[in-house]
Amino acid sequence: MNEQLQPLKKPARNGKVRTGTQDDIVYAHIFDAILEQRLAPGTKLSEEALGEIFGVSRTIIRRALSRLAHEGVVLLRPNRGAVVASPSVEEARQIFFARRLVERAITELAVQHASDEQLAELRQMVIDEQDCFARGDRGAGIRLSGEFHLKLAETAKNAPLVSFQRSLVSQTSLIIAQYESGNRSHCSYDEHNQLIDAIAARDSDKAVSLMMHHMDHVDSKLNLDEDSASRDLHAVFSHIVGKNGKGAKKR
Amino acid sequence: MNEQLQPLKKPARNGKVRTGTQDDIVYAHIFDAILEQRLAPGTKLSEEALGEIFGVSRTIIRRALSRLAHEGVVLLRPNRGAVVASPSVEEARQIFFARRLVERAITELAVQHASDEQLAELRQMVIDEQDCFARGDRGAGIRLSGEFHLKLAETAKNAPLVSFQRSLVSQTSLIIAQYESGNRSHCSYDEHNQLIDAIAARDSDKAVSLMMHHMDHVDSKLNLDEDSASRDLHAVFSHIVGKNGKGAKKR
DNA sequence: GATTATGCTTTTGTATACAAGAAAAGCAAC
DNA sequence: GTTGCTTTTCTTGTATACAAAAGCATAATC
Repeated sequence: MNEQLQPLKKPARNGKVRTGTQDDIVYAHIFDAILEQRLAPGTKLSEEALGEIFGVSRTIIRRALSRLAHEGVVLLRPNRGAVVASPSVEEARQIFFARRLVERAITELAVQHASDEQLAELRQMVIDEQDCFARGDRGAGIRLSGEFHLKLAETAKNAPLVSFQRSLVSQTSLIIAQYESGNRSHCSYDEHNQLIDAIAARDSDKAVSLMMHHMDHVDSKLNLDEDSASRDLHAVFSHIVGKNGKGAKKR
Repeated sequence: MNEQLQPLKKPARNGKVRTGTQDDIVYAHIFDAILEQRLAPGTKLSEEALGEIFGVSRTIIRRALSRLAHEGVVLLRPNRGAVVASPSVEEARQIFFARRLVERAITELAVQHASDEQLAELRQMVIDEQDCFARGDRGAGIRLSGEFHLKLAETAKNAPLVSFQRSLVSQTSLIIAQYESGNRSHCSYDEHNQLIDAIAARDSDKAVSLMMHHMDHVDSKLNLDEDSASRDLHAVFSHIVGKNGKGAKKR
């Protein structure tokens, strides 16, 4: 694990500098590393090691891990430490179900409440996102795509929904990073643009319809059906290590 | 602040003993105290004081407060400590909106997935709840009523929804404790029973309809319209302390 | 007399030391 | 050679000490 950060803080993000206190920084770095798959699912996150890397005490690391655990991208096992979460297919399904629910509500509220400035910001985010994929920075692209949905949630003016959406988006990003069939780049930014148009036109039905199709699209890009089963088994057996599995179906 | 607990642990709850580690205990006690209004909204929650009361270090208290903050029953102000949350009318509206959304989905899923054992457990919970109100233990009743909805959520077999529901229920309980017009006791347990019946009969439409009416009922018992404005002002002015407010109402 | 400046106290933020629990390694017995 | 147990080591859990920030009161000046 190289990429040692300078002893103290380094709050940069791709475009803009990210302000924040120490544990925000640590949180963000670990979060990004997970989404960009520099930290593979199942990787142990030792408090001491992370503390050394970031030049902070375990106290800070612990808080960051706790936050990450709450958002579901890290699994916190009592007395056993933290590992990068590896959502199972079933968990992924549950998350997608919840997301459809929330995205529908958010879209309807966005049509009612989104201001012109907010829509402009959203358009800018789509441009940034497009940029990332053009540059081939898949991890950042996935993250920005998630941030788009989070920003959209903010226009809905419902704090609990935003908070829930944050956790859903984080977990979705992790799932995408984990399960997406790597055949081609995202084209989601186009769908994002159409969505903004419908919201700007205050066309609720169309916006909701686009959003649902967008969800279908994201969903369909994942191998949650059969191929993933092997992944699942792998995840399961990666802990039990040396058990005998007659006829193990390695895809 | 009397009601000192014995130096170490005291994990009891009304009926059954509550198992758990130290910070679960602290969490639960503070949570209960808030719901039962032994801690009024806006009350400062000093880490050291709580640590002394519960006989644990600030580390534990801090974790418990962090959890409570995440569920929205405590407000964590950087460098200023924690206070008991006092949701504004607007926040209450947002929470109720989100709850309707989630409860509808949960009810539909419960009709599909709830097992007979789970339904039996739910019936038992309604009995316990009824008991509390019969005994005049309003705080415990509100809490049990919330736990009913949480248990119902668990039958939906969707972990993210359960987690969101937990936070929504906590906040709803706080709102009820704060805003409910105290004219009469809850009769919600009856509605809870009818709901279980509809779910047991696998009648989705009826179950959802009952749930929505139940939400309307809970909603209508609150003074979220005019009376609450004064409460709101109180909350607002409690922070600005020493500003010139002609006719400053210093209790 | 009011207002601002300044130090004093209280409370939170962070680091670290110590204790306890879990994984791992080594050893012994079968 | 394998299996079960013991000891060792490493990691997490908890408490506490210290640093920094905010609140409060006093005092000085306009």
